[in-house]
Amino acid sequence: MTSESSKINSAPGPLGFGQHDHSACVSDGLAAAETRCAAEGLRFTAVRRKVLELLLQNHRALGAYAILDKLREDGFGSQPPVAYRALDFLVTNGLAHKIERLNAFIACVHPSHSHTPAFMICRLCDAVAEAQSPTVGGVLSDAARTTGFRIERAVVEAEGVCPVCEEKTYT
Amino acid sequence: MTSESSKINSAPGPLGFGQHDHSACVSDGLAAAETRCAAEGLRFTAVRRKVLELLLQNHRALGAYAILDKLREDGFGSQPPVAYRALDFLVTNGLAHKIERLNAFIACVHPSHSHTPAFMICRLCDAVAEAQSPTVGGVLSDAARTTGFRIERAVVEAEGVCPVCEEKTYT
DNA sequence: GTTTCCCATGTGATTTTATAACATTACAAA
DNA sequence: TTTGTAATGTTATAAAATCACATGGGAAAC
Repeated sequence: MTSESSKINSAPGPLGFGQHDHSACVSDGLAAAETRCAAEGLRFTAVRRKVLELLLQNHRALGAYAILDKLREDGFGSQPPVAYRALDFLVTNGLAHKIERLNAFIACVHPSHSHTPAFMICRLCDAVAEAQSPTVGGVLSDAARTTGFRIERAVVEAEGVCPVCEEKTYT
Repeated sequence: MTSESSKINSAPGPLGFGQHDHSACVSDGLAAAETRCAAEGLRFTAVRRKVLELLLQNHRALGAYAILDKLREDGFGSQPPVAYRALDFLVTNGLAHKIERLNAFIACVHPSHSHTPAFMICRLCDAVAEAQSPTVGGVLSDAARTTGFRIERAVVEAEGVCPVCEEKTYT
């Protein structure tokens, strides 16, 4: 609603480290998840929906306990398993990813197809961008084949400095 | 209490999932570290040496507390910071890696040159093999360049089933 | 050779992250 | 409606990591 053109500077957080029209992210993301779950017979329950919404709103990695706090405020259960179970559902079904480096979670940018996610994590502000890593899987497959290892999933986590923080450093 | 409990703790374990002459690993690894530290003016102290030795002996990811248990047995300090500090030193100086997926640490297979490590982690037995990932860095660099992100280091963690466990599954 | 400083180590306490175990509730299908 | 299964809620605890501060040891300055 109020799709007042480009509220581009409200700083909801980075997606690909660039400013973007954030207003549609949440609703689009939720709608996509809804569709996916319906199609696959998954139960997109209230808690799960709420957690995904929180992740989409933030566009950055959130810790389980940060999420739990918000859930509590909204009248959901207030104990860790509540958050962890919802997160587990989202991760298992490709709607979110866990950033191991941060022990935190982030909504998937393109949940529609399975992929090997690659993250760029800013060590200064903890912003996270998800990149496509089309060939990484291939490269790894080669290594795996020679050793007889069967890869089921893989993640790439790169640590460095995002453009925003880089800018700040020099000004 | 002090656990011999963890499954991560037993057996010499795999390197590249294959059998190999394990006897030289520890001494060679320690010698290499010794040389490196001397060359760079780093202090390769008793605790640090011991921790690297433990990692080399096991050839698999060890948790900080498993390491701490062994340190205690050997008369070193018995509080978590003792282990974490030594591990931090080893990781910072490229002598070991942290496997984020497992919250555990493993000796680096080729500490001589900087690299983007790629790990294959067996979800059944927690064995870990370190692969070379020469091109992964390149692939990521492309993605990074387009977004203006400056990568300082990156890791690849693949989860799956190692040949040994694969074998067991079918027999 | 002693002093000085810095780095490393030792220790207790605490914080943060995650799971175990079990009771209760909601839901869909028989 | 019954029944089985999946999801939720809650208590408790485990596992991983860090904080804060005291102590010690070695290299270099004096």
